Amino acid sequence: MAPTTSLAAKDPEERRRRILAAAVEVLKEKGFAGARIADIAAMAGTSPALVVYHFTTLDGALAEALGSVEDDFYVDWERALPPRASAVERLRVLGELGCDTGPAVGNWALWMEVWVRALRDGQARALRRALDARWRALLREVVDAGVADGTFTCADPQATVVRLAALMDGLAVQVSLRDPDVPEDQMTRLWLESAAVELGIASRRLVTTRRRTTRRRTSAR
Amino acid sequence: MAPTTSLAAKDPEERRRRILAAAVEVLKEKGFAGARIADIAAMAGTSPALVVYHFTTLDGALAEALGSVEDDFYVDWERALPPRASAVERLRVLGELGCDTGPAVGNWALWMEVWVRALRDGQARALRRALDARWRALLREVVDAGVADGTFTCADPQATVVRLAALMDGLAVQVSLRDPDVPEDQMTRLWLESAAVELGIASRRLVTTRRRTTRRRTSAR
DNA sequence: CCGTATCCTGAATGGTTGTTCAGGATTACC
DNA sequence: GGTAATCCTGAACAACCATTCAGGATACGG
Repeated sequence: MAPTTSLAAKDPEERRRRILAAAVEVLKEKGFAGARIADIAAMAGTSPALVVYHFTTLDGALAEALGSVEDDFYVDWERALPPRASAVERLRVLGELGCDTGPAVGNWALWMEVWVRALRDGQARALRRALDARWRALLREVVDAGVADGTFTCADPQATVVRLAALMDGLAVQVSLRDPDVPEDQMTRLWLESAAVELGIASRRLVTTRRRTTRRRTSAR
Repeated sequence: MAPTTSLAAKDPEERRRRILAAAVEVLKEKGFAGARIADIAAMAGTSPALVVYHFTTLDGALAEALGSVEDDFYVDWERALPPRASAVERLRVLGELGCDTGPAVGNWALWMEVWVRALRDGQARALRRALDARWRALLREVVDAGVADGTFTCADPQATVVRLAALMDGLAVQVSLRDPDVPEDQMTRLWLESAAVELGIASRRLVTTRRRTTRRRTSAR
């Protein structure tokens, strides 16, 4: 719970951004239920009143924090997906991108929080809808490309995409909850194997056995 | 000769059970974050103080409520699974049992609440672990039986079971959140199709097209 | 410089809610 | 039928926290 930086930012804009980042951090650490104005202020190194000054309300701050997370996701996807690679390669990247559970109480945990909040809150539901739709569209694109050039075989792409997306959600739950049957480093393999079966290719073509040296991404999914 | 049940509502035991049931109901309606002692008392038709009298604390009441839900799950599984049916038939039953999302804000929503709580709370984590382990054991049993008698083909039963269980979790999220891409009545089909692929049988043997008129079960998963 | 708008803060304020408490009602047991 | 244990309740109590407020500091245009 250390403040992100002790250096005082004179620029109001910068200050606001820091509070927003602090809100995201608090959300990941304590969840919606446990997030307090005081926590955000402490994390950002300012007073609770300033949080309210900039966001008028706690819910407002949390909502905007979620929005910023959404943007980060998009940027991440954009950056990670090589546009001209083969369908197999892009599928592998999608798997690795989505299966990254992030550091400590990570991004997937935040995602789960959003699900539960979405049960009752319309805005959270909308956010999830948007991000999920975009994720599935990405997956669909890759599947269609692979089917078009003959590397994939898939009778019902719509169903396949839905299943693969849902499987990733489900696996993420197990990993986030430290399920001994689903160790973090197996998640990618499990998902890619399913993808291989769904798309009628040898899983050997997707699952690399090489030990991972990849840098951890800042955001998953 | 006054029967012990003559004063049902007055019987302390019965009263306690009602409060417990009310706690479960409130949990489903409002979630962990929104559950108040006053809500439980109102739902049970008593005073808040009585809730505390019986359970000493709100968290205690909610914890015991979860325990009772766990018991109900087990009873439900026991009742639904025909012990002497074929592996295919039992697999179908498992699919239908797990994919039942229950009425309104249903049982899967409660399950999702438990996941999020389990991120920080040890008891919730233990509960999930226990229920999940038992569910997977059930699935594993059926898979092994099918493999033994030659109806299923499965290279890695462990991985298959993990994937099928995770897929069910993931699909349940979509359905609980009313995702337009995953209508409730398609969940069972999607899951059974995946099971068919995983186990190397024709999905036609699992997925029945007959419209279901079956009575809704009281608990899913 | 000076005045004004913006930015920021510590100290109230007020509402919500878990929990305690003192005692009334009911039951169990002799 | 009387007494002690159990069950139950309304009315405080106290903690916690979002939000308000009055005013201090700071930037900024003129």
